[in-house]
This record gives sequence, C-alpha cells and structure tokens, in this order.
Amino acid sequence: MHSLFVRNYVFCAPHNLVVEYSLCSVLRYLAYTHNPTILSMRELNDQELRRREELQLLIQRGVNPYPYSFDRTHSSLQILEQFCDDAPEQLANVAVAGRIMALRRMGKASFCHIQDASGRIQIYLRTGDVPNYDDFKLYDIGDIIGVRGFVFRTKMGEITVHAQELTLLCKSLSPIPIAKEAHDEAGNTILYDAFADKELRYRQRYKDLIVNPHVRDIFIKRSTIIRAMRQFFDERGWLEVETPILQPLYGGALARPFTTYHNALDTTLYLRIADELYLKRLIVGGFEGVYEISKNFRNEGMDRTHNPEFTMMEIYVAYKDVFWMMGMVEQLLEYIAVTALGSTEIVLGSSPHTTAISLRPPFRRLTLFDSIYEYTGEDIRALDTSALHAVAKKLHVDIDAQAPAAKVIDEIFTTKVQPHLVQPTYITDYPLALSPLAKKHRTHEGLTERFELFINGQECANAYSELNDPIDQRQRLEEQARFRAAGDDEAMVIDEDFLHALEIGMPPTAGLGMGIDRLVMLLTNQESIRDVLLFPQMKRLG
RNA sequence: GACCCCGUAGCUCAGAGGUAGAGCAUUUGACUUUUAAUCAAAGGGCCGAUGGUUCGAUCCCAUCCGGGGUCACCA
Repeated sequence: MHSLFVRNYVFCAPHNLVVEYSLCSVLRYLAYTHNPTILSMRELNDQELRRREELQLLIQRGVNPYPYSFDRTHSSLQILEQFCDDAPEQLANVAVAGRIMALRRMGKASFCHIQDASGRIQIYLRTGDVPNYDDFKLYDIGDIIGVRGFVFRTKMGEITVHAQELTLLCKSLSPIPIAKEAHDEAGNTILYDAFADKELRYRQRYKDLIVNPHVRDIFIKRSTIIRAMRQFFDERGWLEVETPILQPLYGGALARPFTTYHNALDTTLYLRIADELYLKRLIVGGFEGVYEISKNFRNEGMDRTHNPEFTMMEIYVAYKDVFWMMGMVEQLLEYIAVTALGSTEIVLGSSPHTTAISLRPPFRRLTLFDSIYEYTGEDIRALDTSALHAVAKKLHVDIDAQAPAAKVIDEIFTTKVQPHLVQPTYITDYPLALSPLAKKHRTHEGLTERFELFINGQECANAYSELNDPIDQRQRLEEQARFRAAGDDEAMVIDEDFLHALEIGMPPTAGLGMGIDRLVMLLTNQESIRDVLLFPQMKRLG
C-alpha cells in the first residue's frame, strides 16, 4: 500500500553528488532547490529541475547567480542607433544587459539575443574572447546577463556586441514561453508560436510582457496618454487632487458598490464608485479647477468593457458650463491623440474590417431627441409615456412595459442610435430623470445641461453643467431615495454632507467624467478592457 | 445570470473508444559570423477535475473548475 503513495526519483547532480528523494502524494511535492531538503508545494518539471541543477553547478564554480548591480553604458536601442560602419571604434567598449531571448550555440562560438526595455540586440560570444565561455554553456533562455565588449556588424549584416566580459545577473529557474522571431523581406517581424493563451497572459502578465512586445507598447502608450492628459490640465492651472477611496457613503453614479468594514471605527465603508461628490466639495471650498485620475470600483458584471476596478478621470472647473466643456474636451482629445499617437486620425479593427476615426475638432453636436429622429425617423420629444412605449414597440426595442418615459427614451437611443455614432459625436440635452446631478436646461423644460461623447459607438465621456441649487439637488436625491426604497439598488443615496456643501454655495461649475481604460482601448485599438489593464480581475484558481 | 465554443508536453497545436502525436523549447553529440541556425540521437504527458456508461474512456454522457465569445445586467 505504501508504494502507492511514494514515487522514487533519483537525481544525478554533478561532481558525483547523488541526491535521492521521494515524492509523497500526501505531502504532494518535494523539490530540489538550493537545498535539496526544502519542501515545495509545486512539482517541478524537467526543465525546472535542470535549471536548478545548472544553478548548483554555477555556484560550485564560484559564480554568484544573483549579483547586486551592473553598470550599463548603453541600451540596446542606443547601440543600434549609434553604430556607424565607418567608425565602429566609437562603440569599442560598451556594456549592455538584458534577458536572453534566443540562443544559437555553435560549439566554440555562440550567438544570443538579449532584450532590455528598449528592445533587443545580438551578442556574439567566442571561446578565448570570453574567459568564462564554459559558464555560458550553463546559461539558458530567460537568464539575465551583462555583457561588455565592442560593437561590430556580422557577415549577415546585424549590429552585434562582440562579448569580452560576460556576467550572469540573474539565473532563471523556470522557462519562459518561446516565441521565435523572424523578419520578412519587408522588415516585418513574424512571430512563431507566440504566447497566446489569454488566461495565462493575464494571470502571468510578467511572461506576457517579456514575450509579446506589442503588449509592452500598449502599456507604454497608456502611460503616455495619461501623462498627456495631466499635462493638458496642469498647463491650464487645474489642480490634481486625491479624494477618499474608502467612503462612509458612496455617490456620484448609479451603481452597486463594494462594501468593506473598518474595525477600529466599527463601521461599514464603501469603495468609491465615483469621485464627483468630493470634487464638488473642493469647488465649494474655493479651488477653481480640480481633477482626479483614480480607480473606481463597481460591483457589477465583467465583460469586454467592464472590469470591477477601473480608472476614471473627473474634472470640475468653476464658472464654466457644459458648452465650454465641449470645446475643452475636443482640445483635450486632440492633444492626447497627437501626443500619444502623433495624429488625430486613428484606425480601429484589423484588415479588412477597419474603421477610420478622426479626433480632429470640432466634433458633431446633436441633441438626444434630434439623434433619435435622425436615426429612426421618430419625433418623440412631445410624447407621453404610453406613446413612447408604442414607438419603442414599433422600432422593435424590447423594454419593460412598466418602464418610465426616460428609461424608454434611453433604451431607444442605446439600441437605435448609439451604434451609429462612430465619428466623435456629442449628444446633448438629456432628460432630467436620467441626470440627478445635472443642472436643469436653461431653455428646455424637463431637460438637463448635459452631454455624452460617443466614439465608435461607445460612450467616452459624460459632462454636466453641475447642479448647484441645493434645494433642487435635495429633491432629486430624495427622488433617488424613493427609487431605492422601491427596490432599485443602483439608485443614489442621500449624502447630507454633500448637500450641506451645496448650501454653503458652489459657483457655476462644469464637470466631466472620462473612462481612461476605454479611452486607451480606443487609442490602442484594443477590443477588450483586459488588454489595457496590466492585471485584469480574474477568478481565483482552485 | 443564460447560451455557444475551448481546456492534450514549457509554448503553439494535431489526434482517435484499445499502451499518446508534431514543430519549437529541453538533454547528449558535431559545429569559431549564426539568426525560425543546421545535422544526428534522446527524454519529457494523472490528455482541467470528479462521477457515470463500457471488457476498456484522454475521446461518449453528466456535474464541477478555469478561459474565450454572444446576450442580459451595467454606463
């Protein structure tokens, strides 16, 4: 019976050191690491065992596999840019470092490619030229090395560092996915066997970033986009602020929150669903332009465009209204596109199904009712609730028979108009009932001063002339409270302190929210939010 | 939450009711300018998990886990 649970492994280490150990299914795994007696919870595959063996050999040869630093003189890109065939002596003594990504051994000489943050460069190693060439035989793809040497161009024409010193900077104990690169005649890079399993890519993003260069590019671009946005705001004198993530009351959006608990305060706290109410308090407090780029959390479904935590930018500017905001957003998007992409013209999708989009201002402006008339032929601005339901039915818009008028309008718009809004389009003049924090329209009864910006059929931004009439605001929140009491758990809760702030007095203010993740999706041509989040939310394993 | 598709070697993928296949990666040997290096040989798998049908299941069925997609919900 005992033998059922024990598998014997004999492991031949170098220098006649024989290590024998058992793998017991009760304890699960016994791993050979620096110390062969250490227990590991994970069974090691043959490649991992072999790498540990190589590690031991290197240590026995006096090599420190995890040294403390390495002085580089150049990045791989700098070498490629600076090399000059007529004057190779200018790069006669360079030091580069990076991860071994490809390895071609030819006995007494070897080529490898190392990868650093700027790209890849080829290394040439030759016995005699590198004192520790024998150690190199124990290096693997995935190891990080430092190389000192001179730069030359090979027979095949590739700029290469001829190594004279070789230093192991980190021994990799687990293999990275191998994706071979080739280049066609046009100079395009072809990837063979690319690391493509989405689950593994998201869960082990570090491997994804090592192996898939275009993934790095997306996140570099994301950073550029956010930096450009900050620059744009900072240049205009608006202040970046930080407001609470943990909130005793949540507000500013219609959404279900995450709930948590603070032990010392003995109280329930919520993770914020929006920054809005705190940022408006700051406008009350006398700041005249504040913005925040921050994580919001909504306890809702996940799909291609929703992650439970996501990044939102909100900005509030005093003495401005929603019409001013439309102009500002046009400038902002143009600035970001030019800074991050070099152009206002973007192409979405992949050949042959592409969509060209221009972010060049001005954007089209259309009222909600006009847009519905344009795309359905139905003029619904004067209709009552039952007539609206009749129109919805005629348009084959599926809607709950009990839905209020505003909900019917919203549904008609979402299904019949929104998909057509491919080029940047401002939709304005939303019904009051859909906009509990927006100021009443100055000329149209029952509407608010609000716009949403649509690009490629998706909402990209949402803005109001902010409601600063505390009595009106209280009535609107009380209505939300009634919805809530009637079972709508996404309706807003009454925030007395926010209402008190408005009673102190908030100047006329324009406010804007813009989803950063979706903006990045748009500007990097990604169809899933998970591809613009470094670590998207995933289900827990096992 | 509903429906559809997927889960096989480190990676990318074939496969078939009867002892598991390829390329790359890995190991051994050859090779001092290669580049998807090449040539020769070898090792590597609880075929996502559990149960059922069957003489026999990785394959068929059910349930579960994980992923992708569509829809619903949600800005």
